[in-house]
Amino acid sequence: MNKHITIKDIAREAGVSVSLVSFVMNNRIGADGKRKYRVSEDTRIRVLEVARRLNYQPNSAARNLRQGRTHVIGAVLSDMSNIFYGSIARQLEDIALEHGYTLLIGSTDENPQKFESVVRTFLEKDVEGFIMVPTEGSESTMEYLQNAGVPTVVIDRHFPYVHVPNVFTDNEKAMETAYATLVGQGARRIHMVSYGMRISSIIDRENTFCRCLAGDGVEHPEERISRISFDMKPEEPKLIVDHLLADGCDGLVIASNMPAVSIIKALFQRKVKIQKDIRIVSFDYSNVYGLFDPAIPYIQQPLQDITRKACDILYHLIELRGEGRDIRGENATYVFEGTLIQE
Amino acid sequence: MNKHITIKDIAREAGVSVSLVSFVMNNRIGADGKRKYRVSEDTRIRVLEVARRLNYQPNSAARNLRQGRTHVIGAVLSDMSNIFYGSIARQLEDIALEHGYTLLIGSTDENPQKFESVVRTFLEKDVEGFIMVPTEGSESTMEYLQNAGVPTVVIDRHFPYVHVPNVFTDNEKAMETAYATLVGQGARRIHMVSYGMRISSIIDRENTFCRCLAGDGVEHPEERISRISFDMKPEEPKLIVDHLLADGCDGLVIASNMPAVSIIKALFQRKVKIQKDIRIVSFDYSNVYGLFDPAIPYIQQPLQDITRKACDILYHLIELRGEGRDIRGENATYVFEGTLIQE
DNA sequence: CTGTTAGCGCCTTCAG
DNA sequence: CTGAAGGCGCTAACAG
Repeated sequence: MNKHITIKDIAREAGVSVSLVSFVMNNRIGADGKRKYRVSEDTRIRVLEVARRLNYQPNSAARNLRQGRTHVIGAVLSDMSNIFYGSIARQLEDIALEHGYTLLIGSTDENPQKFESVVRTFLEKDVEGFIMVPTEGSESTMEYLQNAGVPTVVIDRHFPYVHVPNVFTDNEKAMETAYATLVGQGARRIHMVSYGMRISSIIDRENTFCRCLAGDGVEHPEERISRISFDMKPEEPKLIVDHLLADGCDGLVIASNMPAVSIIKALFQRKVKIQKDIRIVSFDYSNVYGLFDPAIPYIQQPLQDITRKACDILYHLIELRGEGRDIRGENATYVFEGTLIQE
Repeated sequence: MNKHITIKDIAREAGVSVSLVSFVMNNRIGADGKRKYRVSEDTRIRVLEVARRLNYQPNSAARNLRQGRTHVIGAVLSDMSNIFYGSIARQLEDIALEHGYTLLIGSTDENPQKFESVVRTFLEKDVEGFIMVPTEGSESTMEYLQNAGVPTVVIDRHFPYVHVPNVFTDNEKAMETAYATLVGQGARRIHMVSYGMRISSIIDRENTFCRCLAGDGVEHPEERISRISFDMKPEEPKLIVDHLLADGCDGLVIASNMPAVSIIKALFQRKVKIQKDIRIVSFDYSNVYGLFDPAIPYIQQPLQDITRKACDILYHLIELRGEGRDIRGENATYVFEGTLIQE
C-alpha cells in the first residue's frame, strides 16, 4: 500500500519548490514554439530524475479540479455488442487517444430512459463533450444538453428538433444505389425489410425506397415494407419471410445488418435459394454476406469519415467553449456517401 | 455558459452552511440502518429543493480528490469491435453500472505495447481496478500492477507468472465436448484450426485436442493443427483449407469465431459441402453458424458467469485495499463450464 | 530562473 | 442538530 507520490514529495527530494516541479511536469510548448515556463536545464533534469525514481504518477483528480478539465469525452451508442456500434466505439477510442482524450462508452439499447441515464452519469463524470447516437424520444435530453451548452455531436442520425452538429451517411443516395442494383439484376417485385424504429436513418431509407418504387409505377409502395423490432421476437423474421414469399418477392433490400442476419436465416430455413429465388442487397457489414454466391452486396457506411469528422467538430466545440464562447449556434451538417460493396 | 452550481451556492440560497448541504447530499444510511449524519427534516427538504431548482451537479473531480476514489474501473480487452469482446464489454458496463461504477474500455489488439499504454492511461485516470484480458508478452506490466497493489482480475486467460485472481472457461472440458461431438457424427480425420497466439485459452484447447487425438491412436496429433494469425492475411484461410482438403479432413474444430468465419468462407469458396463433406464444431458465437444444415454447433462460453464473478472479485479487492489491506495474496482461480449449442 | 500563496469543490472532524 | 475550518494535489498568478 505505497502511498501516492505527490509533487510535494518530489519537491522535497529534489530540493526545489512544488511550483518548479509543476512547471517541469507541464513543460508545455506555447503556440510560439517556446516553453511556457522557463526552468533551468539543471533543475529540470534533476526533477525529472527524482520523479522517475519515485515513480511519480500525477493525480488527475487534483488536476481536473484545478483546471476544470478532464480530457474525457463520452460516446453514447446504441449497443456496443453490435458490430456496427462496436466498430464505431473502437474508432472513436483510437481517435480520442490520438488527441489525448479518454473515451467513456455507454449503451442505450435504443431506450430513451437509458439514454438519459447514461448522459447523466457521464455528465457527473465531467465529460467535456459527447458523441452520440440519440434514441427515438431523446429530444428532452438533447434539448437539455443544448441549453447547458455541452459540446455535442450527433452521428448516424439526424433529428428535426435538435440543433447540434450532425454527421451521417447519405441514406437516400445509398438506397437509390441499393435499389438500382436489384433492378439491374432483374428483380421485378422488390420488397424492403426495415426496422420499427422511427429514426432518420431508417426513415430516409424507407422514404427513398418508396420513391424508387413509385418511380417504377408501383401504386402502394409502403405495402412493400415489412418491419422488424429492435428487440425482435423469434417468430418475427419467419412471419415476414412468409409474407414475402406469398407476395412473390424476388428482390429484397434490408435496412440494416441485424435484420439481415435474421431474415437471411429465416429464408434459409424456408429453403429459399438466396441470390437465386430472391436477390438481396443489405446495409452495413455482416460476415454472413460472403456465404452466398454471388455474395450479398451491401452498403458500407463511411464510418472512418464519420467518426473523424465528428471528433474534429467536437474538439473544436470544446475549444470554443473553453474560450467562453456560446456554441449553441454551431449546428452544421456533414453527409458522407456510402459505398456498395460486393465481395 | 452557466457557471457550475456548487454546494456553496446552495448553502447561500438555502440559508445554511456548506457542511449541512454536504450532509444532505451524502445522506448515507450507515451499516446500522441509521443515517450517518443527522439533519432536521426541514432543512433537508429545503436544501434538496434548492439543489433541484438550481440544477446542482456535484463536481466529481472535487469529490474524487477529497475521497481518493473515482468509482471508475477499467476494462482492458482485445478488440471491442469483435463481438466476443464487445459482448464482454457490454456486460461489464451493465454490471459496473449496477454497482455505481463507471467503466473505461480500452483495446489492445493483442499488442503488449498497446496493452501497457492503455493500462498507463487508465492508471492516470485513477481507475480503482482492472478487469483485463492480458496479451502475450504482458508479463512486465502485470507484474508492475501486482507490485503496486492495483486491484486486478484477469479473465478469459491465465498466465503462469501472474498471480492475480482469474476467471475463465474450462477450455479442456470444452474441447473434449467439441471433439466428442465430431466423433459422434462419424468424423474420422479430425483437424483443428487454431490461432497463432500463445495464450492459455488457445493453448489449452490445442493441448486437449492433441490428447483426444492421441487417445484415439493418432501418432502425431500436432500435425493436425493449422494456425491462423490474429491479423490475418487474406490468403491464410485458403492455404489452410487446401491443406485440410489434401489431407482428407472430414471433421474440424475451430478454436474461435474469427478464424471460423474466414475458414468457413474459404471452404464455401472451394465448394466444399459444409456439414456434409466436413463436419465443423466451433468456439464462440457467430451468426454464420445458423446458415448450415444442421447448424454448426459451437461452444458457448459462460460470459455472464465470468463477467459477474470477475466484477464481484474486483469489488472485493477494491474494498480490501480501501481498508489498507495487502491484496497481493489474492489470486484465486474460478473456472466455469462452456455449453455446446446447436441451434 | 525560482519560491510563495491562494484557491478549485468537496467532505469530515471537531466544536458548539 | 448545525457551523467553522482544514486540507486532498495541483496549477497559476504574483513576487522576488
